[in-house]
Amino acid sequence: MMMQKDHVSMHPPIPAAPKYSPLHRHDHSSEMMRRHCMATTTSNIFGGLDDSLLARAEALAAVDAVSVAKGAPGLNFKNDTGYHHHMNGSNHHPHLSAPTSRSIHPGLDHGELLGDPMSMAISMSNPMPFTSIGDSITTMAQHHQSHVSMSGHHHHVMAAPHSMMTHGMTDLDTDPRELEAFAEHFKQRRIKLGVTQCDVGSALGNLKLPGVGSLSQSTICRFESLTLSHNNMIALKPILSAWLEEAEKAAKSKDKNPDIFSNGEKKRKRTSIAAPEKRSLEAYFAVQPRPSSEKIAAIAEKLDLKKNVVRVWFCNQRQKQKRMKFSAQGR
DNA sequence: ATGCATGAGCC
DNA sequence: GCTCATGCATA
Repeated sequence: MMMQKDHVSMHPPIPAAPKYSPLHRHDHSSEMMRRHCMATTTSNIFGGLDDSLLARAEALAAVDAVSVAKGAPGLNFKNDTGYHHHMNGSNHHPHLSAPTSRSIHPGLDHGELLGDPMSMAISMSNPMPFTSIGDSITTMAQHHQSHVSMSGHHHHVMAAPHSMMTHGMTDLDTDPRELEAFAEHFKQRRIKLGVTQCDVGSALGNLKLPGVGSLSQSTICRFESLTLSHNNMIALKPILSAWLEEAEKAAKSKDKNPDIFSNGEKKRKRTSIAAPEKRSLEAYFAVQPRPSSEKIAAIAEKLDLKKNVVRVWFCNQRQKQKRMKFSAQGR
């Protein structure tokens, strides 16, 4: 039954791609160097990739790899144990994606996203101990074309490069400590305002900020929990900060609560890698975070997973390592 | 809250 | 094919 996706099985459901300007994605060259290979035995192990060696790597999973690869912050990082099925083959529908969950904001203004008026009362005061944003966001978005999207497709908010320092943003804005403080503040205010992460994501599209579109609940959640890359955090901060200002403002004057959610679409299935396989992957990752295509293929076969699933797993694992909470930048 | 995935841009 | 931002689906 054909193992679908060979990298691109799903085509963009929406034709009109927002596309963002050719802005530099910040030089990650140094970051890449930052991560050294801890595998001296790598070549040996993966050179032959024979059973004994693989077994050895897998054995390591029980100890080393696990601690290396796991990540969730103060949260529980359940390894999907007990969720063993591999639905690798027949999932994924060429479906569509977005017009659904995001369609909750036809043309609403602020206020509409704010939950109950009661909780809003307590939201008045906002000392705003965090560095300015109102203008820095504009500057950033316009001068650096830091695009955050449009709905429907991929929206990337690029972290403003160095030049941002000359536009009102100080190095304080990029300070992990400051980001953490803001993230926490943001979350607290959001909750007090009775707004969900999903609401915030949708609301961003109504802010009419140049190049700023909606974001998903996932992203808002990750921002609040600092599980985004440092650069991503920096890029989103001014945007979310701007939203928060609007929300606080709106909370004082209006109060509405229309909730028009309607849906009916095809759902795609999510591949789930069983715990045993995951352990092996973690073991491999510990010795070689960037296996070659050949290695990936070998590992995939060994674990009876589709090659692409393994490749993506490694990609995601690498990204995971770079997230704020896990990279020394956190504090 | 987080795992697996897509897609743009880059090499 | 990778990185990076981001999202859908699901635990």
